[in-house]
Amino acid sequence: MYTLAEENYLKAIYKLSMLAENVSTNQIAAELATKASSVTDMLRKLAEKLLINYTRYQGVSLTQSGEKVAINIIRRHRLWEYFLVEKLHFKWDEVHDMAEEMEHISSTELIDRLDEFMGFPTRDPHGDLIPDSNGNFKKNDLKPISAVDVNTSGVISGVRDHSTAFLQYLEKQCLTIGKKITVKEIISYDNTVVLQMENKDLQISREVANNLLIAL
Amino acid sequence: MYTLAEENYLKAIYKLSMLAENVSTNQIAAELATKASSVTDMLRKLAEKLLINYTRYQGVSLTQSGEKVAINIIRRHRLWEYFLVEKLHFKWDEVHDMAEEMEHISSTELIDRLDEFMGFPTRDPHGDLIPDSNGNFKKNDLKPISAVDVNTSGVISGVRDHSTAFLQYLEKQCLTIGKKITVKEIISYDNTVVLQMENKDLQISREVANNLLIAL
DNA sequence: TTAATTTTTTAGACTCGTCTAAAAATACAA
DNA sequence: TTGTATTTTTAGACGAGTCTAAAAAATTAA
Ligand SMILES: [Mn+2]
Ligand SMILES: [Mn+2]
Ligand SMILES: [Mn+2]
Ligand SMILES: [Mn+2]
Repeated sequence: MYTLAEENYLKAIYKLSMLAENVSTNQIAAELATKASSVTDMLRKLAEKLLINYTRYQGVSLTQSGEKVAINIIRRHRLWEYFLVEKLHFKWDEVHDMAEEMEHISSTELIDRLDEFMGFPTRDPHGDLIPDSNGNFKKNDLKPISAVDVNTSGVISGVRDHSTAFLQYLEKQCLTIGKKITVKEIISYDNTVVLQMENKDLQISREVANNLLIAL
Repeated sequence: MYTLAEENYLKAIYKLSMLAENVSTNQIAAELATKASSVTDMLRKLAEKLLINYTRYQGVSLTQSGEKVAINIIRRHRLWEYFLVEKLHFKWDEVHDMAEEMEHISSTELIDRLDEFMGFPTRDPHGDLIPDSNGNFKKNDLKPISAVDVNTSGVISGVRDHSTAFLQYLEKQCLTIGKKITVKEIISYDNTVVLQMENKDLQISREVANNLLIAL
């Protein structure tokens, strides 16, 4: 239906749309590690196919049909990640790159059967919500630790950075999904956050606190 | 490692090598539904990369490293077909096209874990042998029904034609893998084969007999 | 063994997705 | 508000993979 490149652009635009209504050429170029000129070329094609709203120099947003395609790719990505962790016993920091390839397998029948085979999971190994086969999709209610007040408690439920380095760091600190934590203090000098965990206290940087999500 | 196109060419050459030592440009073009001129272009690239032995006008054969790549693709294809049938409950005539896409997922770690997850199956849903992770690969001992003598008995164990139409026909006639049959007669007029099955006799055409394999 | 036919290769062009370099539009600052 | 910096687009090129049309080589037939 859509080419590999088109799918990757739509997914990138969808992701960047979480942060701001309109997405800029440079943002997309950074996200896909390509050049702004390449992005402009692709934007014309996607606009032509009515997948994005695009006016020169004004940035882009997904149309309804573009969003539908993007959500579908995300569904596939997250279901494959779940499969890799739950069935093939990969670790949560190992699955992203494989899922980047697998998400482009086109059969919807396949992905629906996979969903059923795994018992219709609702979240992927990183805590991200998995859209259902109609593209329905609860909005995430999670907050970055950096956004909560001192003395707030919650359960670690997701991450914003999916890089191997970050996930391995979290694993090492036992900051994995399901762990209960309390924000004890925010050191004003550099915004280091002091967490109270079950059996220890732990300091994390502003950077880490920004990328680690909790359910209150 | 290799592009989609390169992998498909190597696989096609491997398949055609079963029939004859050297594979011709036109054979490859037919197999891949492309044009002879496109094939020639690709053959130069594959020869450049030492994946095939190629001299102009002489046809091609796989080098050892080309064969290794091809066998690996076949391993991936057959394991995914097994997964689709055994775990996701697709029918044997539904899985080929999906596997054509999935076979290009590159991670060997993934495919080895998938293999383990399924208990190291030795044959795919069509009776074809699945190479192990080292590319080791028993040669198929099966014979087309058209090649055995009258009064020979055997067990249906594989097919040569993987098309949906053929597989659905077999299903309908109960000519599925594991069924015991005896060749009762070959009608000389048009080489129709009369089979004795468990509870009935059945006539199949030369064409069908050619594409249906039995273990003696 | 020459001529006709078939197969294979070459020549040149096209699409897709990418790049660099330069021009145009926009945003920001003095 | 006028000039500078940044962002975005255009222009032109390239590699991968494909195509058509024509030339060259090999095969088959006369
Ligand atoms: Mn991921
Ligand atoms: Mn994920
Ligand atoms: Mn198949
Ligand atoms: Mn098969």
